[in-house]
Amino acid sequence: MNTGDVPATVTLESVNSVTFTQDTDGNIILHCPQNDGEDLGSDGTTEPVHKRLRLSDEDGEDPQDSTSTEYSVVTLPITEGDESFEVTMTATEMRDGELESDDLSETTDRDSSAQKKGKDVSAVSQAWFTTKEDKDTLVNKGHKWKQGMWSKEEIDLLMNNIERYLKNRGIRDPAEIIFEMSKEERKDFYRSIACGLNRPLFAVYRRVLRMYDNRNHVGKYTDEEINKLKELRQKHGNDWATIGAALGRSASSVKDRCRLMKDTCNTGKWTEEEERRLAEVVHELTGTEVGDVVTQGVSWASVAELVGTRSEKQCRSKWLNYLNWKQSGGTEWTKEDDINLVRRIAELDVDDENEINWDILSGGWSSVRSPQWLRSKWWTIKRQVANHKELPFPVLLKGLQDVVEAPPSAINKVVVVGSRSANASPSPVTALQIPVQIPVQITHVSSSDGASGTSDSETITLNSGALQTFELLPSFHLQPTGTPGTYFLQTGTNQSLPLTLSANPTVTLTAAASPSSPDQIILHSLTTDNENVTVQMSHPGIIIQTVTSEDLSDSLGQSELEAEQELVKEESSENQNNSGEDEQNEERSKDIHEGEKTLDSPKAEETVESSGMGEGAVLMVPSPSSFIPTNEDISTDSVLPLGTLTDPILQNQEEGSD
DNA sequence: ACCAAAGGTAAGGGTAATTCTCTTGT
DNA sequence: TACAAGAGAATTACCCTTACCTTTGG
Repeated sequence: MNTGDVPATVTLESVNSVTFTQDTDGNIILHCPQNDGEDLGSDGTTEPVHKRLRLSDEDGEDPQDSTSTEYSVVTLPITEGDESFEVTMTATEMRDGELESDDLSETTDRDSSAQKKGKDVSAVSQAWFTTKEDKDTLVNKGHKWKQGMWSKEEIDLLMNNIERYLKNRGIRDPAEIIFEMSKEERKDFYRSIACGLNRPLFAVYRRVLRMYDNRNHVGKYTDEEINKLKELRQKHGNDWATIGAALGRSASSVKDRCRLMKDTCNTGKWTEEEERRLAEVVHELTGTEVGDVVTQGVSWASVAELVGTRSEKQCRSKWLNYLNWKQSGGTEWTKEDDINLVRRIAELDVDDENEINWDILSGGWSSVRSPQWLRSKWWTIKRQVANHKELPFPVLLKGLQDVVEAPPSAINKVVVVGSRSANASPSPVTALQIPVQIPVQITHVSSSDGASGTSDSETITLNSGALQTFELLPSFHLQPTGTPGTYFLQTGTNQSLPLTLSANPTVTLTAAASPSSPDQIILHSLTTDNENVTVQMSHPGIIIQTVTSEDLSDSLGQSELEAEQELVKEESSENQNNSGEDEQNEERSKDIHEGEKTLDSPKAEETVESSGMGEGAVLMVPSPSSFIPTNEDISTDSVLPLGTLTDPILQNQEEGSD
């Protein structure tokens, strides 16, 4: 995050009434009345009245330990002469009597100071602990012990901790510490970065190793690799480190891959004989009888050994997802069960999905094949929501209740909170949207271009006045196409979309993919004399815009919208399509991993200058979060760094889901 | 030599996502 | 009969915990 070079901490004065909203990344957006921005725009533009705040909850998991909360607000100037700025808000929980301001960005030696103060340093995160007893002892003492999959918040915190550690020591690459330094040199590394995480050190250690091991996340094994792996296995046995090194894979990766290949393994459909043998073996090893529900305490390695023709994974999967249920007289799963599942989960009234006890939930439910299976069923339901990953659990759950309980005809249509468009075509994607506002600024620069996009056509109906739905797009750039006023919208995922800019008297950005593509994007903005600035992003059924304008529906003239729609159509026909799906996907997953690994991502708020944008409009998007690097085939010089917008929906669609 | 802590490995249970295959509808 | 779409089964890359081993430093 961009909290590094903060010159000073300032106090936020409230300006009349301010409103906070929170986006899906946990960033807080501050909205305040536009009454103090009169002389801000030197080039005749209006400063957006939204400031992005990052709420960094340092000890959020343990609120009972603190007695008060203090928020400090930090402003981050972006560039000289540019009035827009980013605001970083750090929430610091204070203990009794502690009034010392602890600004996250002003770290001198925060790691140690945090430790001295006893802040963030739970007993759990500061010891290696490897036994169950250790865990039980600490849990009994009231310590929090987190385990299971790491949440996004935890990963963010970990990354922040690492970044801070690096900054304090002037180290660029965490891999230096992890893989090159001696134990002595990195002495306090793991302790420091474990601060605030209620996980034992070894868990943090594992996680970090995996994250920065570039032999991890290599992807699917090729046939060649498999063959080589078999050879190496013969030669080196279970020396995974050696095998991995020879193969350019991590030790755990080759170990895991070997688990899947057994010389005697069958693939495909199970024969009746195999099923019979599996059941026999499971019951024998667990001391149970046919008809008993057995979902736990099975040694699958032993089972596989005895079954002979299947791997442990295959055995486990077959048993938990089918055979046990079949044998114990289970019934078929129905649509009503879908509804029931969502309902029952809602009744649990938990804040976090991890708190769901699937064993209990699946108890006495004849159509549930196993707790594990039920969980995967939940996943299937959940994934009907395109942006489920971005939604807070309660919101997702509420939305799912609506979706699941809706009449069949309503399903498979776009489900959008704050939706638009009476005539938007139904999409196969069910997308739940929570209203999120993002600060998007269009700075109107004098233009020599004539206005474009004037004609008539279909009508887009906007929801009147009320807050529209906001989504964040993947990081993107404007790339000049050679045609004056036309740019490519270049996303971080090798997606080029033609973009037309015109700036007089309004700014209109229009982008569209091929007519048939569901990825059609309309980027539309209208600005009139220092007044309202609106960026409107229309992905099927999705609108992105700032909420500067209170009278949105009034200011957006019908004709302008119509014109835009027409433009999109026209451009669509001459649209180019780039690389194939697979290639894109590969690139994408690479990006995702890069994003996870790269700490010092380019700052979003670089100055926008020259590079073909001298005329037209400048789109600026202050954003603190991860910046996905562009593709090599785009010259960086000609690319305008506009900032990072990540659109969960777009991402989901790009990922090819649903 | 001993001990404790830190660092590291192997095994194995598990998750999340993709790919394959079968079924159903047109 | 051919095809498409959807659902469910199978597969797999990766994740996490546990138990145990090794190294290091006092």
